[in-house]
Amino acid sequence: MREYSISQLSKEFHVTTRTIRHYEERGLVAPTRRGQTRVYSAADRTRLKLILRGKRLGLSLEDSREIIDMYEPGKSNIDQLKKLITAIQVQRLQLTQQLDDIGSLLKDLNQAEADCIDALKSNRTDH
Amino acid sequence: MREYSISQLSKEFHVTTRTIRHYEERGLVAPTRRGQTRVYSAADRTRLKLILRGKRLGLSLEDSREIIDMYEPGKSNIDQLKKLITAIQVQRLQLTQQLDDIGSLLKDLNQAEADCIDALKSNRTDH
DNA sequence: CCAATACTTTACGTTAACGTAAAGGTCATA
DNA sequence: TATGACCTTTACGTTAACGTAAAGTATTGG
Repeated sequence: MREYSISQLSKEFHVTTRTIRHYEERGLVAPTRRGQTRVYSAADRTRLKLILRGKRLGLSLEDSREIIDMYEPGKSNIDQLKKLITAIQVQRLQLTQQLDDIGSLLKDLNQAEADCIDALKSNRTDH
Repeated sequence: MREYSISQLSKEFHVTTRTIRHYEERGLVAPTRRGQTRVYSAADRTRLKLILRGKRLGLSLEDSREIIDMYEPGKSNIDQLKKLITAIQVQRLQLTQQLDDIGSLLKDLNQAEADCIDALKSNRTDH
């Protein structure tokens, strides 16, 4: 079982140590300690990865925390599970919406790029 | 050419009028005026749509402003165009990254949901 | 005519997600 | 032994994206 220091992870994920500590303050990770020093497990590292992926998708830290907590076992209360399934479905709706959005944007970008290139070409022959 | 009031648009897009005015403060839309009152054109409405799509994708207003400005004609300076093409490519990279992220997350969600349903089932038969 | 409704501007408040600075502990190595 | 290279906590600062409240204007139906 590998271990990581805070600066190792900060380098790997291109975030500051402050950012990682901030995630801990908000309850998204809870590394163990060796004395005072934080020691991150592979699981902690995975959580970080998930948080950052969430960020790229525009999720708040709170959203990410909830999603990540889904994967934690032991909380298998029935109501909890049902709530969870609903949350998952909501999340999935949002994501498919995002997929649509990305599709549209990519199309727009392609068009814009083509227009740019055209403009450059005619500009070159004109002059 | 249709026209829209601020409250019409705010209802259509489910945002407050304050939000729309905020976009104007930040230079993302510039409706004409009838007296003091804002009058939005179809083009203004489209810009709003683009802004909100950008928001869903986690873009800042500044990012959205830049992207939207890409589609404005007349700014066809060569350096500008080249800068634009680069910007478009950067944006495209980010989007494909997001696509990957969404794929992963959807997979995770499917798994989590399946796990939940399993848990519910065994919980029902166990007991 | 007046009360409701929709519009305006001005301006201070709020929240999330960190940034940044200060002050200090611990360990290796030159 | 002292100088980096790490680590720590505490705490105030900053930016984006609005929220919210106050105070005023304009139109319109009862």
